[in-house]
Amino acid sequence: MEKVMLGMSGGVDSSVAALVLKEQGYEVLGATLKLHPFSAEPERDINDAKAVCERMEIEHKAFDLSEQFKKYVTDNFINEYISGGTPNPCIECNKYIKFGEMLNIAADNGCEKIATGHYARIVEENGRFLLYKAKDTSKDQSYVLYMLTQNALSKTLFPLGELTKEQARQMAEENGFVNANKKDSQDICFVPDGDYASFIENNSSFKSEKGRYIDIAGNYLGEHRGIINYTIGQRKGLGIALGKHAFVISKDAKSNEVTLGDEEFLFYDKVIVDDVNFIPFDKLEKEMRVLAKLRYRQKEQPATIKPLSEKRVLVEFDEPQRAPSKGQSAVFYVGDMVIGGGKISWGEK
RNA sequence: GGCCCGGUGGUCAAGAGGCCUAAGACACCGCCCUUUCACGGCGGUAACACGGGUUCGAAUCCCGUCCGGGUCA
Repeated sequence: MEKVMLGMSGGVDSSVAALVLKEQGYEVLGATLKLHPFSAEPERDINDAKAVCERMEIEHKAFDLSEQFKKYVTDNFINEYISGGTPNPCIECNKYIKFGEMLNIAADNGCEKIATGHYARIVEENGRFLLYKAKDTSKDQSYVLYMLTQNALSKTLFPLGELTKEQARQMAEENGFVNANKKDSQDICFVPDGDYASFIENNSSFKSEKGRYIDIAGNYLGEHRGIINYTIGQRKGLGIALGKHAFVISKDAKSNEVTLGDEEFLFYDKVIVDDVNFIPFDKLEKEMRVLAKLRYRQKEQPATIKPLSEKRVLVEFDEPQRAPSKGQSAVFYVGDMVIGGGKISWGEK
């Protein structure tokens, strides 16, 4: 019987994933990763995962990856914000932790494969492993998985890829899982109170300093709370009343200035993406028509991607896109298939 | 000090005796959405500087106090 290490957060999804794997005949090892000491209810998640495993009579183990998590996720998160970008820590976590370190741990524990509760699908085709959106496109999480390598994809299972969230919840209830009605996770997992600016100050030597809000022309508008509190396109929380909606148009880490203006200034035609990873092929040889997303919840937009170098791509959108932000990820699709993606580094109007 | 303006919610700002148990915008707060940050949707809190008058009735008129700004020797 093939043995699989399933990453179990303590939430409904990964619990149901255990159920599906077991039904499919796998021997499951439930693994709860301790990633950081900042959980709101540190004991609860691991206990929930344990309870589910006990109920299904599968093995459960906890692993401490907090050192690696700090190195690959938290520190990068802090540095990106300090340098004026807008990081997506889930991307690093998937790349280095869930589909990096966990693969190693799995091997150490006699598991040929790993699994997670992500809503996405992997299909093998002519020896290549392809990543597709989940059947339930409303819950699809393929955006946060674009960085998976062939090695990772070949050893990964997404048991929920064919299920809807409704079905998953129902299965959890039918099987009496303690977490059947647990709220979906949200916010940054290591910043449960949502105050990531304080997190940055408490976990680095960086001191957030107040600075100037300016308009497009450079005129002083008011005082901001520190550049790390803002991201491109943001409207809420600016704390400044201009009589009309104001948006963060840009931010400058050097001068510590945040530029505010009308929404129209947020739209860009072209975006440069670095650290790209492609899934159906190793390298983009020539330009390609795709659908691209610049943020997790954005609807895909038609665009052409052009190779600039091995790890760098130019994305030209058919229609200008709102608020591309350095540090966020651009992900490319053809239909339901993930072509790849990378980190936004620059945009042009 | 004299004279002149002006003081409405967090900000800007309607209002010029009953239609005001005070508009709107922006901000703010909450909820929803969401494995990132955001966007977005829905809802909510909140004011007539103070004290006297006049009047059937005052945010709106009068007087005084306090506080801003201007101006004059």
